[in-house]
Amino acid sequence: MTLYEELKARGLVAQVTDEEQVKDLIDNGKAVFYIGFDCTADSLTAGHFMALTLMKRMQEAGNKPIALIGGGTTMIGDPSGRTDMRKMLTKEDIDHNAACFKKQMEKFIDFSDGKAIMLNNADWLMNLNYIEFIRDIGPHFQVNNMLRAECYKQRMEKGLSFLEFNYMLMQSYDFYYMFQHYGCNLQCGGNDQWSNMLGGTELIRRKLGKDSQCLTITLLTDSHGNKMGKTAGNAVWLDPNKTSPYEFYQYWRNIDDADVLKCLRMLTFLPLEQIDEMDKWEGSQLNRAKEILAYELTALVHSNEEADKAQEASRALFGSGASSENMPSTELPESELEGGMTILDIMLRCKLIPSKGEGRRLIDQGGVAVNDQKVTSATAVFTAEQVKAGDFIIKKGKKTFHKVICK
RNA sequence: GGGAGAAUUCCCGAGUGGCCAAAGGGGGCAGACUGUAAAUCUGUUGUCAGUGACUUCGGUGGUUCGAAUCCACCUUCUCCCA
Repeated sequence: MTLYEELKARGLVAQVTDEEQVKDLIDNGKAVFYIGFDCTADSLTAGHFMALTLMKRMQEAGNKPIALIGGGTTMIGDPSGRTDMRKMLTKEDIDHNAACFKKQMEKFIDFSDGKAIMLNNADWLMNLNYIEFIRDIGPHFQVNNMLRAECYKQRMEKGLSFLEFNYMLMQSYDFYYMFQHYGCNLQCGGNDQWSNMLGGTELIRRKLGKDSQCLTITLLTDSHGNKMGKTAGNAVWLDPNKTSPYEFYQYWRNIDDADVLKCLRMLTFLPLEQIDEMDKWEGSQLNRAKEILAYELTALVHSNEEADKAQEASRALFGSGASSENMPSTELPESELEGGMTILDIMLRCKLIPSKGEGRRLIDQGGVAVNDQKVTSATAVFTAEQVKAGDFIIKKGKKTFHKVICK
């Protein structure tokens, strides 16, 4: 099976410019491809994960990845998929974020011996001269065509600033620049980037009379059509300090039945035959598939050890015997616990609840248990001795476990 | 540049002087049911304390016994005309 066939079979390919040429490039290791990353936060998210795996797959087949950090484009902000304008970031923020990205990417992609390179478009965008740029690049873009592009259409209702409108030109210029200076012949990205990406190939054709290709990957959405990789509006981060390996594991472990197979195909490196085998599983058997998915992804993003730990913790908590070794925990100094502390205060300290009111509600509704004993009163007090006597595990709802340690 | 209108709790959106911590929906959380799934049903959803107090309806002042509601100014946004 060739790489392109595999990508197709995994459902990763959404659109390509010229299928034959893209196939030829990537199957024969001739592609020098780039994926751009807007550095709006200080960590990559589960949403970027698919792009990272794509880079890895391509690199393993002998192609050369360019990870492009959008130091310059982030100064503008991509309006695609947005209904409002992005917050402007300062240059310092952007530099910091870019550095964080790089660290995380190195886990997936081999940057040694020039097998992959990382660039920052701030290097060429920041010094552009406005008049020169507009004269040089501007004539090749038709405003009426741009307005027809899906990503701008949505914004026509809410209003689109000229700043954001420029985004397509910047991104196109990136491709054009890297095509000339780094031999970059293929641009990859999420399907929402399609029109921006086409802008690049168009520019290269018009300016240089040469062909270049684009390949977009299917956006990972759940069965309701929502973007995946978010919980209650919060991103699932790849940085273990922002989303712990255990939480990361749980995110995938709790995925909808309908999405498991799709995720296995698109995100893991398991052989397709093995995944097809799982496709036959039904009902509660799918839980096994979810475990595999969660394990594989945690191992990829963090490490096998972390994945083992997360799996153990998860099994222990939801299974029978409770090993509390790897669950999230909070240490409370003995001095605080000395005279006894109410369950509300303890939970507050563990950040299990944002306010006491919410804690009361939770307890009223029977959503809190300590060592499997339901807490019935919000005024229940626990002492240092109780906390010290063996494990002290608070269970909030059905899925959140937290250990309190007295030191 | 001229004119019209809007800003409400996490989001959308009612509310035009006291009965408003503010309808309804969405989302969230919890409970039941289950398979750590989905769907469904129930409860809940400002803070602190529990017969109550406090903060909240873009901002600042004002009118009033009393304001999310009325007035003035400011800020931001949208729409129409150029």
